[in-house]
Amino acid sequence: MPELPEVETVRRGLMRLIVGKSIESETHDWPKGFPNSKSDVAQFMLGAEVTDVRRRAKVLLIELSSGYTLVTHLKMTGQIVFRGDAVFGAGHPNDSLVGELPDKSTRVTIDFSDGSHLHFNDQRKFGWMKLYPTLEVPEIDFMKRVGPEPLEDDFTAKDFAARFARRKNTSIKAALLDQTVVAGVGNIYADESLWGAQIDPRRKVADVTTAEFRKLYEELRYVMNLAIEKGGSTDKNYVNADGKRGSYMDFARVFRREKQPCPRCGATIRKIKHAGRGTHVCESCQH
DNA sequence: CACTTGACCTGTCCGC
DNA sequence: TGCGGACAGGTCAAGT
Repeated sequence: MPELPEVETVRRGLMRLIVGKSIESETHDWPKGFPNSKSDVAQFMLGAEVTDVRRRAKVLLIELSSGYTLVTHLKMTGQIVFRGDAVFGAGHPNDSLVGELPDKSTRVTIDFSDGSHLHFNDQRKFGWMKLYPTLEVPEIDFMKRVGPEPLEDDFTAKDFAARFARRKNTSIKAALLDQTVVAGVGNIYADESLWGAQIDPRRKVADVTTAEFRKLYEELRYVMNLAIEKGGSTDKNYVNADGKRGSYMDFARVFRREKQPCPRCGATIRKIKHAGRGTHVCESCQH
């Protein structure tokens, strides 16, 4: 589910909702997804305040005053939802995809001293949370291997193209999805940006021209910035920290639009299987 | 090292 | 309505 724009949307919500709150208790029964012991929780979480919420690639970093960080990955179906006094929090119930919490998908619940709660729901249990000393977060294998943030101001089209040098013999879509090439791209924004750049997802990286890399760079930044503005994409599960859906899917040009006309040329959009993923393409105007 | 495929889980949808 | 199979937004560990 959540790619860079969705995780960024959750991060912004949590900045508003939980920074400064003090953790009173925590419950989970999910050794695989949250491996820390009760004593770790007691030492490093309880009584600590949330000081900051950061993001790197698709990883959410909830920083605590104890010097520890709750490192979180939502994977495919993870949701982090804040609940204050009212059942539906700050949002309108109709915008919400989730009802009363905790429910059967709730894996972790954090209770704050003011009576509010943070729930980590994850239907498929691919996601995880783990406490790390904040200073050791950069030493996590994934953090050392992950590529640059594509939306940073100083990340140029030239930097972008250079990142693909290692992956000349794979397809442009497989390379885009590789987190060590560029951070945060997933299946939705890979398909959307390739459509924007009019590049067929199956093209070999070695055959992509400099001009096409520049276009792809611009399109990737465009779709991700637009998605952040729209609060992310809700396909099935994704919700923001208020439990509300994002609206980028209303603006998608190819993703989940198979059998519909291409907004650029009118040909029928096809859905194929490529790089192990469902892939949406207009074969008439993507080459 | 680069590349591909299967595994991890639960739920839903589609065809028979 | 029941059942089997395919599929779902991500990453790893294995295999070649």
